[in-house]
Amino acid sequence: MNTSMELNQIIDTIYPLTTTSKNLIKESIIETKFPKGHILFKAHKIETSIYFIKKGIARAYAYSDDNQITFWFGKEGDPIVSMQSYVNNQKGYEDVELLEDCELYELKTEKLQKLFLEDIQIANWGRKFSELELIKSEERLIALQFNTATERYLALLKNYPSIIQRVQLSHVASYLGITQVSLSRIRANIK
Amino acid sequence: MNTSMELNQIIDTIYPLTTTSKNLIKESIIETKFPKGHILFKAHKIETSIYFIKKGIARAYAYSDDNQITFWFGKEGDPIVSMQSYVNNQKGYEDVELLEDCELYELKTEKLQKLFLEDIQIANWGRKFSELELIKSEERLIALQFNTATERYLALLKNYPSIIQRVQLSHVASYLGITQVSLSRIRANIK
DNA sequence: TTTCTTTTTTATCATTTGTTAAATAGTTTC
DNA sequence: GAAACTATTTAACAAATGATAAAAAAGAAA
Repeated sequence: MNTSMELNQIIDTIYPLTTTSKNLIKESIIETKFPKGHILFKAHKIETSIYFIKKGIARAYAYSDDNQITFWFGKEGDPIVSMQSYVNNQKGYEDVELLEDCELYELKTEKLQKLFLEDIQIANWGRKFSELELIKSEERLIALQFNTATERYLALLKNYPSIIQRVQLSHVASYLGITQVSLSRIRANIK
Repeated sequence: MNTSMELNQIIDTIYPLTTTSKNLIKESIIETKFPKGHILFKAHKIETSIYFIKKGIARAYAYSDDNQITFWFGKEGDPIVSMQSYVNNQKGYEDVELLEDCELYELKTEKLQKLFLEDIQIANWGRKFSELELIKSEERLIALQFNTATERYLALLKNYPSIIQRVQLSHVASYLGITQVSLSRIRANIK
């Protein structure tokens, strides 16, 4: 269960590359491990790496007044990126916390940016990477705007059952855009 | 007021290109005009072009039961893209309607895809294009999840006053994720 | 096990938003 | 300008969600 995700598969799933180009990316990647609870990204800081999750799960959250609101979950195979840092080299507004002991692939943004300018295949790999993230972001946006909280919960249950099994409901609630009390009520009404 | 946006500026704002690469893009672009009310994109259809707005505004909407929900507005300088078509060559779920008489720059997706594979600068331009769209999408997502309807209305008023001046409030309401009646109440409470 | 701590649920009441219908305001057409 | 049509606001009540507090359940530590 929750099998780990190999680097080759992660890279190829985004955009298939020739061996040469793939090796250029792989040479820039190192494996790291962090324990549950580790804060991988700090808000109001320019992050210099992006990661891919080999094993484990993580969440991104920001503060609204005093309470944390989770707006992203990542699991095996997913990228962890502070978009403001990655795209604009600016400070992000989110913390990223590891919710389990994690094994990660780390890639320095600066190295990747250099590869983008040198290798057209890698430039297209980077293009595809953002396009796929964009599709995911749009889907979440539509779900938030079109569906009720109950519908969003049921969709999460169906599409990402592992999240609900592995993550605190308080995080799930804020991810769904509701309070934990409201999520409890929804869960009670469904059974 | 609402001055038109020139092609050079639109292209350069995304990612500065050499004259040669820019000309390759420009050679693939044609100008078109459509009247107010024209449906530029049809839902459940693979779109073969992307557009940039030279002059005018547009909205993207989809149906939830019987009612249209607007989830995107575009104005001078903005791109009009059916992401599912552009990224995955699949059918989209949205209609795009022109809300004013519009002048558009049209770019065939197929031509652009070819350029991505031939010109590394254009590949990086395409990468940057998606990255910038991704940042916008994330910002909207955060706004929907973190802010109340009133806050979202005030933010729209501040950041995109032209939208509220030029667009029906029923479209603005669904864009904000609320009913038109609710938006009316919010407007009444603010004054 | 027992205790302590954290997470989740339940209960109560306040606030916000939805729904439906009617009234008002604004546009267009003749 | 009057009539017809469309867009926006207001009103009244229903439903959903928020806030706070307390109880119950689940997990972690001694």
